[in-house]
Amino acid sequence: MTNETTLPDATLRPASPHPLSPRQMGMMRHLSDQQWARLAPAMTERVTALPDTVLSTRGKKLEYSLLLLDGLVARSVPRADHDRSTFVALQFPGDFVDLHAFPLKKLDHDIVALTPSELAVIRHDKLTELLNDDVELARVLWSLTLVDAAIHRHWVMRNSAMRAFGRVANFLSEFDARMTVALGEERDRYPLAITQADIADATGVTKVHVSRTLRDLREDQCCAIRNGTLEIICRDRLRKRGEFDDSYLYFPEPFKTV
Amino acid sequence: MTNETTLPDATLRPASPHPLSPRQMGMMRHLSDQQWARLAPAMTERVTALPDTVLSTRGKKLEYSLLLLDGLVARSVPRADHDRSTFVALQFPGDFVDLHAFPLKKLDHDIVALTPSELAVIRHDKLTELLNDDVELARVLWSLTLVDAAIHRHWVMRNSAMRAFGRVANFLSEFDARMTVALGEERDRYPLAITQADIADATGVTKVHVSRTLRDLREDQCCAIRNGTLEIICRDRLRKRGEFDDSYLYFPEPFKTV
DNA sequence: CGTATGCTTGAATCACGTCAACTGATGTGG
DNA sequence: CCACATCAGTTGACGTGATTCAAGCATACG
Repeated sequence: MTNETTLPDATLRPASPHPLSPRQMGMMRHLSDQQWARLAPAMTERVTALPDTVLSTRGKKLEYSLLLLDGLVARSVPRADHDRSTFVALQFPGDFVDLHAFPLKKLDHDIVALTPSELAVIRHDKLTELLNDDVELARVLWSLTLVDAAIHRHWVMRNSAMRAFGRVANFLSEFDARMTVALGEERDRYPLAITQADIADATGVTKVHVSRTLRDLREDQCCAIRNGTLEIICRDRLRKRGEFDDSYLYFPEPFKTV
Repeated sequence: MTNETTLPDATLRPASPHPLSPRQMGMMRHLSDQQWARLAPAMTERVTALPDTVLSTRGKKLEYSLLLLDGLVARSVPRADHDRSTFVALQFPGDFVDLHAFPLKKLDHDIVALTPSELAVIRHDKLTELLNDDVELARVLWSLTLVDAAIHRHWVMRNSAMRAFGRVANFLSEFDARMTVALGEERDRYPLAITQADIADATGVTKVHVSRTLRDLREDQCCAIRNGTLEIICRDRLRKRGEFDDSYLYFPEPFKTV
């Protein structure tokens, strides 16, 4: 199911020839220009991952964290005696994927690339230096991990209290909203490189039923997934069906709703 | 359902005559003695709450955070057009209940006391002072919020991927484990002041089905809830049924397993 | 080519929700 | 003190949403 290739040091490569520039990316907009100017130069390495690559493994000590530049990445909990693992979070471009490992040292889940992905590396010792000198930056990074926590809470609510149809509608609404922030603009069509099995792992619905639910959403003129493209047919209807309210995402300007 | 009484300032009372002493409480054991010595004196006020009291409300700006000293408190997401709200987290004595509100300013959920509870108040301006002077303490508090996040992820897994029987078994295993840390010792009987409806809200199973599931657990010699007491009949069996592994709780010494 | 993967669909089954009736404990007011 | 209401929990009967099993189809790939 996964490539079983836990990120060897060899896959970390220098960032040249393309340095980090576009801070106008997704949740990084929570940082001020100055803060970004301090953080970006510290990320001098890159990682490229193919689908199903395990970027970090549950329980293993981590000495760096990763900022997702491009692609989609899941936090995945493998379950004994079950063929599929459960996704407990999804990360979009502009998200720190395992910043949680900075204070905690170890993570309780795997990090897996779902699509071809590009990430920037920041070493924890470097980060310690930076944050010791800059209380404000530390506060912002803390906030970013707490937004993750807020999203976790939303997933708990969604996957415990809603039924399949609303769950998938809500999930796709979140996908739409977070992609909007990641791309910097609202679109009606997104390349959706994840499979129905991925949606199943994220929503706790079997993949067979995900297929049926997507058909229902299509017939209901909410959205349609065709040839690897998610088309938002009627955003309002989709959000209503999924009882979706984006305030838990704590969007940065100019997407702010809270 | 709830008292609808959002904590008025009037309910904050001075901590006298009993100052905070027992740092040997639950997750506060993550702090060093010195760190506790710095933090404790800053909490000069107390709150007492009856069951169903709303301690803080979703979306409202918060100027203080609360440390739970005694009782049980839930993070609750109200749902439009539904009679019950969903619990996305539970807090035990020794937990900071809304430390998330310190960096985020607003929360995305309500905080509700489930049992008669006692809490210590820490003002955010005071906390800012403290943390600006003490990078290490800031790091520890950050960690504590990330343990919350890890628990959220576990709840996502549990409530999306497990069925009613395992879900409730897992929930009660977590209850047992966290109570052990909160009390400082392992017990086979706990006063369980929460109702089956609360368990239902936390696990996403209807309360009728919770009742049946608890009967099954009793007949299976795992645990029994009688007259407000949770009796652990066979901890191993209970944990096995719930596929429970406590590593996600990041227990402090001397309970550490990670 | 053959094989693997993603998706779709149908039919059978089952876990769980819903509705409803009943119990026992607790509390309140006349 | 009794009548009555309320709330937590239990149990049975029934309905249904979702899983499971299975077959089939399209596309991609070595």
